[in-house]
Amino acid sequence: MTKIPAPDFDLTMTLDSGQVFHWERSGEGFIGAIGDRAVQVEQRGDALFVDGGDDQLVLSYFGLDHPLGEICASFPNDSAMCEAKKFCRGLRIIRQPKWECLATFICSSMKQVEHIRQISRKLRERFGDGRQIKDQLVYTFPTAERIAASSEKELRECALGYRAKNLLATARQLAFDLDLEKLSILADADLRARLCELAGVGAKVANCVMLFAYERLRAFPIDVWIERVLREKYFPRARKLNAARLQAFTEKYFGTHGGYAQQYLFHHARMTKRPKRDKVLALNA
DNA sequence: CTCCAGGGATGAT
DNA sequence: ATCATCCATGGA
Repeated sequence: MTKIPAPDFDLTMTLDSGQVFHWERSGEGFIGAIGDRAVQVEQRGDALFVDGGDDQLVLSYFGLDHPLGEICASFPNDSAMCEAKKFCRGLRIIRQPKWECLATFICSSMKQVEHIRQISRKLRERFGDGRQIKDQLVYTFPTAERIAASSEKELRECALGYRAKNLLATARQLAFDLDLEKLSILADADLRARLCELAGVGAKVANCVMLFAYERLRAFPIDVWIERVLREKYFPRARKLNAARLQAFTEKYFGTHGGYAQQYLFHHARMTKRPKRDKVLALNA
């Protein structure tokens, strides 16, 4: 077990903020896969205690090198943003493996976070590789080649529905004639355009992949939650707000770390606007 | 039962 | 160029 300094970091909130969908609680910490490795990680105060992954990999994955103070200081100074910033202290953007992130968000279309977790688990258990970590079994995310070698029927059996065709088509693209790593050199607009050429990838999924896998901290994914926040907090009583106008506003208004701002607004909205089920049950008990 | 979910592709205006 | 509709699935 190694110890990694992790100031200004909240592991639980970061893993519960709808960026990654496969980590599971294990005792006081979590177990999951970082790329090809099974990892157990636990936070105690300002440090992470890690089994199974090398320090550099874990540090990079959890974005511990991001200058969080600087990033938060760059947020616009409005009330919605300040509330979210206070609520999300220690939330960081994770650096995910590119294909894993792309595939997961292709599967995220019209799905709630819990459903995405189920899909991720089924894909891993069926097509991934098992790894042992401290008496527990963790599955890696299947490679694009492995998914490309499967059938739409098999993918549908993982509860993908209409997303199966898209995932299969994109996996085949990557297995044969596209290297996601080589897109890293592209500027934001070109990278987004190339990602949007893939089946099942539109502006929203492309922005998620740019933010969570390509370190494009400016990318601002707009989903139903964020759209609600934008309409309520930034455009009360404005009609004629199409997706393009909203996107144009966010890019200018939230600036260089817009992706971080977006994640804070998203997580804050999701945790507060919807009453947590178990809290309601606790009140009724 | 009805409604909705980290949307995208397609065809109609 | 914008808008409406359909697409599967599962949980509340």
